[in-house]
Amino acid sequence: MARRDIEILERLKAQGHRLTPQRGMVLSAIAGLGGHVGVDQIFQRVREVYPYMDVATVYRTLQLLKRLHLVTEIVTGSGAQYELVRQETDRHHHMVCEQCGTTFDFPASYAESLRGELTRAFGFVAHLDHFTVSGLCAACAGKQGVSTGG
Amino acid sequence: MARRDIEILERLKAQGHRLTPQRGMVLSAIAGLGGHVGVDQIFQRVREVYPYMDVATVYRTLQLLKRLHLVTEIVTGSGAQYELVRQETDRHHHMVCEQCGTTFDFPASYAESLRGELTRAFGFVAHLDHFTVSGLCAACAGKQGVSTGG
DNA sequence: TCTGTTATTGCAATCACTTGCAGTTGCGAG
DNA sequence: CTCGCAACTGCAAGTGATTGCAATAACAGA
Repeated sequence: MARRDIEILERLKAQGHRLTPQRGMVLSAIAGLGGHVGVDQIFQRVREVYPYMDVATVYRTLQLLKRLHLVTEIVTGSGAQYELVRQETDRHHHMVCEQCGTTFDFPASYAESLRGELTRAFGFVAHLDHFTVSGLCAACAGKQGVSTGG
Repeated sequence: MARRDIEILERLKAQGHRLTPQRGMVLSAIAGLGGHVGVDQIFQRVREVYPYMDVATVYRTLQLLKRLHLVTEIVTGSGAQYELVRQETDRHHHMVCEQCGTTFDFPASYAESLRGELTRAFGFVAHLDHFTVSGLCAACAGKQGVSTGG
């Protein structure tokens, strides 16, 4: 967590957006909580230091950061989660377990061939930074006696 | 549309659920509208023939049908769309264009290798019937002069 | 056909998220 | 340092989806 939130703040400013305390607090909340966090976690965390914070501002900030590709939104089916973008070399996607709700990462490389094929066959340019696969994690699949069929 | 909605109703009953007129109307609305339909389209359509219909019932019915894998939910980013499940031989996934919002199908075979690799490497059993890739369709990508990078 | 059980419905309240607006404030120009 | 403008915030109202609950109705069994 080497002040990645500060770095992103600078980038915000560089792109012509205002550097408000609220935005800083949202970013440091995500950084402090350690990624894969929900809106309410962020909101509560910020409220601890700034009680006037409004949920609307959290939502608007996250929308902005998402649009600028400074945070990644992970759609889990039951409310979205957010994380700060990582290094280009650390590109990854997400697997969300339908049973326990846990989010796991997997390297982007796994999805590159799919991406290529969709472009080749259909001309569709997939944006795989908002890419989430749902299913059962190893632990939950084990409990249910599920194999690879489904 | 060879009475696929009726067939699904039978399956509902076979699984121990009640065969109510409301459920029948939701299914025939989807069938009649021709797949890839939103909640409100279904709701309005059913209201034409049964004015007492409540949105809550539409949502609950869709949730049930989704859970039983009798309808497929396509998460488009701006409200979900629904379609009746197709034949096993016709399995497919969805590409949603971020620009124009159109939903396209692609054969499930394209995603099979990804599925296999996730299971092999992480033990994660992906459920790829709820699988949607967002990006730009050929037409919109062309307009924007986008190539395959992104 | 009638009856009892319990899933399901319709309504209203609630939750989650978004939007309109007026006041505030970051920040660049002077 | 001060000024002015537009971006941004907080509030409150609005929209879309979900949930609790009492009344209703599907359907198995008699």
